Amino acid sequence: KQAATSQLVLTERQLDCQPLTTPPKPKETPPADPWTPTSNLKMLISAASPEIRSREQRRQLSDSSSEALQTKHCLQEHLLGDEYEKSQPSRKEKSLGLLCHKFLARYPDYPSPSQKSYICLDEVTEELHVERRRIYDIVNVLESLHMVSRLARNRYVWHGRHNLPQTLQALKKVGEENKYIQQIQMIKRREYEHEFDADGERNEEMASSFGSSEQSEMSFVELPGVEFRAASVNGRKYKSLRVMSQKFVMLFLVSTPQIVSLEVAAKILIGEDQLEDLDKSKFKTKIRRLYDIANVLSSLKLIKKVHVTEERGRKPAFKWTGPEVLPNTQESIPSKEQCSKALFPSKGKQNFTRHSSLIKLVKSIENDRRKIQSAPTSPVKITASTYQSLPVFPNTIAQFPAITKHQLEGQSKTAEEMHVKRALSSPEAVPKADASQQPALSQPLGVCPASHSSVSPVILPHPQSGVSYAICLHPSQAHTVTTYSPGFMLQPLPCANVTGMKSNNPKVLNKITTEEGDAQRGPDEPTKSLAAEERPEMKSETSSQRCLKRSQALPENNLIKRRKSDEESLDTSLTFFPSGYLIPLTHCTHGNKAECSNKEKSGVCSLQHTAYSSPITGVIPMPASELKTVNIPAFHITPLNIMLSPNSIAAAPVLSNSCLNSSSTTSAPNPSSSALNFMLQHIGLIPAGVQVAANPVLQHVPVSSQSANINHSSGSTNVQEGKPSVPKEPQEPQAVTENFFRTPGGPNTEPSLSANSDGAQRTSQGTLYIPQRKLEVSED
DNA sequence: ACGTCCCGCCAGGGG
DNA sequence: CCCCTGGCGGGACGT
Repeated sequence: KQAATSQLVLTERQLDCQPLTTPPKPKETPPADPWTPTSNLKMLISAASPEIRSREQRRQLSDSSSEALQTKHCLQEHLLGDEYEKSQPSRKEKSLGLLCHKFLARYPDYPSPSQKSYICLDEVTEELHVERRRIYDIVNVLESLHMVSRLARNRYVWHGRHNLPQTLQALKKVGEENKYIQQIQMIKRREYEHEFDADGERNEEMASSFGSSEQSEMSFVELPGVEFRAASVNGRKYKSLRVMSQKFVMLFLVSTPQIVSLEVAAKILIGEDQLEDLDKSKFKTKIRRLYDIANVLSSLKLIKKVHVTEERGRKPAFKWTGPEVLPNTQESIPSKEQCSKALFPSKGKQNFTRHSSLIKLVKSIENDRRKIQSAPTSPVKITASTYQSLPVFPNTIAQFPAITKHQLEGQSKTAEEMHVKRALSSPEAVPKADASQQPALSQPLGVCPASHSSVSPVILPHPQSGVSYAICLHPSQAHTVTTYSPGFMLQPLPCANVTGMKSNNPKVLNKITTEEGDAQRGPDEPTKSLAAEERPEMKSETSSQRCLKRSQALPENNLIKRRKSDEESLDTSLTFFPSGYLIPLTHCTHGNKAECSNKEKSGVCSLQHTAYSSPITGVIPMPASELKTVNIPAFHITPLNIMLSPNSIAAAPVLSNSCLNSSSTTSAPNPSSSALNFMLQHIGLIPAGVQVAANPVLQHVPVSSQSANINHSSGSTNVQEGKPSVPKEPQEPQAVTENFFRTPGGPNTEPSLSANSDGAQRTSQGTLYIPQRKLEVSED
């Protein structure tokens, strides 16, 4: 064991030494030494563990601990004499997880909004004694959770866990929309089959696998005030880890026993990116990344490692130990007082809204609308499944206007912009009555015409949580290269024109829709839930409504000027959205001191609401550089519960004028709204049957889902917590059947008829029989 | 032998 | 052009 002594320092970074090999660890730790660096480290760490440390102390503690560590090392060295300093004890001490702990220890879980803490990579790497590369790993996943956001090179802002609830909620939502549950089922089924023999029919599986996988991705879920900064930087490819991280988390949030095996996760993630088959190496790499992610998630205590034992053997897996994500309800939303920083702060310079192209857009849209009015636009129910079944996404659908980069760039903003804004957000524009009478979720919904760009953002309200977000599509996986046209949302095409649409049997679609659970019911169904849900919604939304009104009453100018104070770093406003992002809008950010701390009435809130009502909200500026072709990952944009209120529509710049006058009535959607509906549905942005109407009430009753107890399962999946002794979570049965077939909506949804309880399960494709298997999950 | 995953090369791209 | 970012995967370490 001690052998290595000879090599050392020199060996360390010798180029001639096989560069491709991991440097052997200089082990010099005296085996017999009672005191081991490891143990010491562990103690320190445990001391600094999140559970124990309190916010304030945290910082100091960590510092002290790290220092102590240093000291120890020095000490050790001295004691050991001229031993090599790199006594770096075993690999474990260098683990990402540990490093992450140290990293996290430096910042409070819930930093006070007033004082932002910034993260300087250089400092961190230095203080933590790590290679920069490692920090990126950590930061990237933290970013995916919106716990940090990048400001600039070497610079990040620490948000702590404030955003976690919203993030998780959004992720869960997206996860549901992505039908991860089905995908998981599919994968498992595939495995099962695979068991029988060599990969016989595997291929067909893939193909038939309701397109579940592939094609969806590269979308990142974002929260409004949080990260735009990075957007410019991360315009594209360099998103992998972050996106992976989010998806990984989604898997947990969506699956019923919240346990996800690495294998499955890897497959899903791979599948999504490319339906390439199980490329061995690719799979391996994916797994590796997953470990990285898992390590930091573990450090965050969001998951913990467990083992799933199946027939096949033990498979590494992770169990969600983070907060339960409530399907909806207002709780998750930060207190009303905490108004988010304005989405579109002062720095309006590159404000997309200002762009003259917008105006053009509006005009053209109106024209189009006119043209379309006569066209048959009755909403056709289209669900994600529909799309998934479609081999190719119809080009026709998405045609956005091309706003050339050139256009985006230089232009005079100002008067024009102001006009637009006013027009869009002024009280007149939005019927007051509506605003006040439909307090519930009126999230702004804006469809951003994205030109040829790679990003086709769409801002969507999150029905349940009130968290709305936008989706930016990423071009990378576009099969069909499509182009957006300004009329995208507003100009529905006749059904006939839509490729493949007719081929689908409406009934089937409906059926599927129902099964989807969650948001996909027909319009008629939600009724009952409404009552239950309405109240809470109202409550939660009230303040915002107020603010909204207020803001509407206020001159826009103020909004824009106000917090110029926050450094530019706050200039989240117009930063470009990265491609492939999902951006929740409702979310309230903290961090802006002045903002609306506790005084709702101060009117400060109005600022925030600007975001809601501001025309800009719906528009996402695109970096010229990203202007490319747009692809619409149909699968990815699965149905979302989208409720639009007239206000919302009004808020969307693009939709503005044309929609304003018409959309006030809930009952009968006018041409424009129907058109909008059509488009949304068609694209899969909203579930079939859901109408983008003024009535925000179409919500589903939030049901607190206690995942655990679902023993009803049939199988013999066995989940074993490693620590057998103490069943920490009483509600969690030791043995839980892996519920492969849960309906997405979970408790939230009426169980589909055949979905639970027996072996016969339906997938969106039809009925599938999925054999049950025994699983055993054990903690490490 | 296998699960875990550190290490660091190196491409890309921002400044 | 430099250097920050971060994809990527060999192969070391742990068990």
